[in-house]
Amino acid sequence: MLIATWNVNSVRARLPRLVSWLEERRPDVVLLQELKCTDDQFPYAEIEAAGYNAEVFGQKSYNGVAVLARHPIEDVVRGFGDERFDDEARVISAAVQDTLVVGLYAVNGQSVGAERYDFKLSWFERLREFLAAYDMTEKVVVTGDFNITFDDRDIYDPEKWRERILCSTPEREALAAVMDLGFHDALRRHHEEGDIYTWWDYRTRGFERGNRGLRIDHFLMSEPAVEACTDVTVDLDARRGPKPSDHAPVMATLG
DNA sequence: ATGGCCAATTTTATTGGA
Repeated sequence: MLIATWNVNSVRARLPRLVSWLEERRPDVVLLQELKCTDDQFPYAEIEAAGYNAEVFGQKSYNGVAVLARHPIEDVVRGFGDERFDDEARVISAAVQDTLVVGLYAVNGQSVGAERYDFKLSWFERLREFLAAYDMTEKVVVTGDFNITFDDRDIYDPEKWRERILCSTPEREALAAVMDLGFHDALRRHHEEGDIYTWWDYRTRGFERGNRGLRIDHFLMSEPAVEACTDVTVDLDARRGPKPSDHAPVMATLG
């Protein structure tokens, strides 16, 4: 089973690229983030024509997440089920065959110390509570845009980013608290080296100018899932060419 | 040194992204 995550930065702006990518890569399950559209604006017809079912948790202008799958998508849950957080469409969870998937678009946080930064840390605490209810003897795959680097290997210029947003110690501790539920960083099981990134700033032309990026899109897996996982790769081809998202897809193969 | 671009909406500016 091939599972992919992709922050598309507007599903409508990215639709031609998304459809051709689905037809080329043929992933079984895809978690999308930053749809930037409401449910009724979602391009269901084009996605279904490409061979995918779709479950959507949309929002006007901002955020928005979806699950696509070639197989039936069951037990869909939108959000945490919590009024404090669910007015922002950031989480969708479901079951596809024997795998439980959670797709998320974490709060960005703007800058260390900002009001949104504190909200980000609270959001991660709530995520931890939400994931604590999962049966970790199942194949559980939590993926999406976490907006946090695990460590300095995930940063092209660690000194420049030291204690800045996406890289600060409290953010990393919030992510570590989620990992403590028994999740593994699946990409690192297969690739220990640096220079593996999933986001590159449009403004600096960081992708084109020598792979100046961050790794902020992750695959967290329960023990049974990570044992079944044979590789995790970043699809750099999807970041090349005209009108790319600022994020590349990340793809995990489960045997 | 700074900032650059991109997308949506409030559209010929503003907001947010990371």
